Amino acid sequence: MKQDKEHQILQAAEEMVRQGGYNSFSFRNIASAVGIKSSSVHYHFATKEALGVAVTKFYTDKFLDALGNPQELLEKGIDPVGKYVEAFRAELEDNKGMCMCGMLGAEAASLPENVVKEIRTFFKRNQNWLQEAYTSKGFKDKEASAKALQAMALLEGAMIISNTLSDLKIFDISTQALLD
Amino acid sequence: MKQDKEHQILQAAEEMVRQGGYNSFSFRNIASAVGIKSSSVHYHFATKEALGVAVTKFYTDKFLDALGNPQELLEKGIDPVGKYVEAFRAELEDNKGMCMCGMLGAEAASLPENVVKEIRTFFKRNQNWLQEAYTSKGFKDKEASAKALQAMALLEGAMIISNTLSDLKIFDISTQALLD
DNA sequence: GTCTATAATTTGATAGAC
DNA sequence: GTCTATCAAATTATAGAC
Repeated sequence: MKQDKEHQILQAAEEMVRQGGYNSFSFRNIASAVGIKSSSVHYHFATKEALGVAVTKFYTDKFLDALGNPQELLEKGIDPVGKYVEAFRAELEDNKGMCMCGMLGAEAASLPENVVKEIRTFFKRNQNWLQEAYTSKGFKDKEASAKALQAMALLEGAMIISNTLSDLKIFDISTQALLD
Repeated sequence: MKQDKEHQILQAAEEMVRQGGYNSFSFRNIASAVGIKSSSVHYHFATKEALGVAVTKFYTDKFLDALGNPQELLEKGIDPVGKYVEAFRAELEDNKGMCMCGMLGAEAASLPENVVKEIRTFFKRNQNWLQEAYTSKGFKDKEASAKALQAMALLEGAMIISNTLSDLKIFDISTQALLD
């Protein structure tokens, strides 16, 4: 099934990007990870840029879908910001590596423009989500927008340092203030 | 002069890593940037790993030397944390790219262990510097240590997002809280 | 210290059979 | 959809002349 193989390819690509970035994986790496040949990967994604665009969209949708809706969370008695922090923390566990768009965002200056566009979409959609979360907690629009940016920045940076020092406690200490 | 060429090589390598990471530059890139051949780059740094270790040390020393001593800054009436924020902000300007160790830290899972060791040293020395800054401002050791981690995380993440969206204002909004 | 030349491998990508 | 075969280019690295 085509759908299935493409899904496997995207998952393999996501994993590799999260460990080492855009230039750390090859079509042959992906191919052997999903049990086909590199030419077959090209059948599904003609160029590396196309695969880069696809995997970034794939990751963005998956990440936001898993979060759900901030207001609905609040109605269920769940703090949406806490849920957001937990979503990032889960990425770090089991050595899955960085937030994929944090990694790609760092490398943005050297990536194809179409890939950069998708990374920007990730951050804009995440900022919107967090802004909604903060307004639903009672903050005014402008303050909620700033708090959304600050939370994203803190979480991306906490992942970098926790990832580098291989210590999940670093992540918890760094992001503690978001949970008050 | 050997010293001079090595310095040029390290500067070129730093710039390229900050734009695209460890796998985005080659010995030929470096060579043409400094006006020699790739085999001559190998004369100065035998392997890419050796160059990676050297450029990380180079960057760490340069970054911390430029900061000076936190207590002395305070005695001169300069807020050391403000100076630290400004040091990161300056890296972002003129499209120089990411903090080099933020970039490499994200890629840590795929880098040679000797390079990772140096990235860790960067973060540990920076945490010490910031901890000293916060204790000199009156915080107790444990709280100062946590605040140091939080500040580093916020700054690294703010760089990623500001870099991705090509908007320095993002950095300023994200890091505003550090300047209060 | 820098060069030319080259080795061995990997890379993104394509052509064409099945 | 997947394969084999192949290409042109790029990669890290080395040998040896100057």
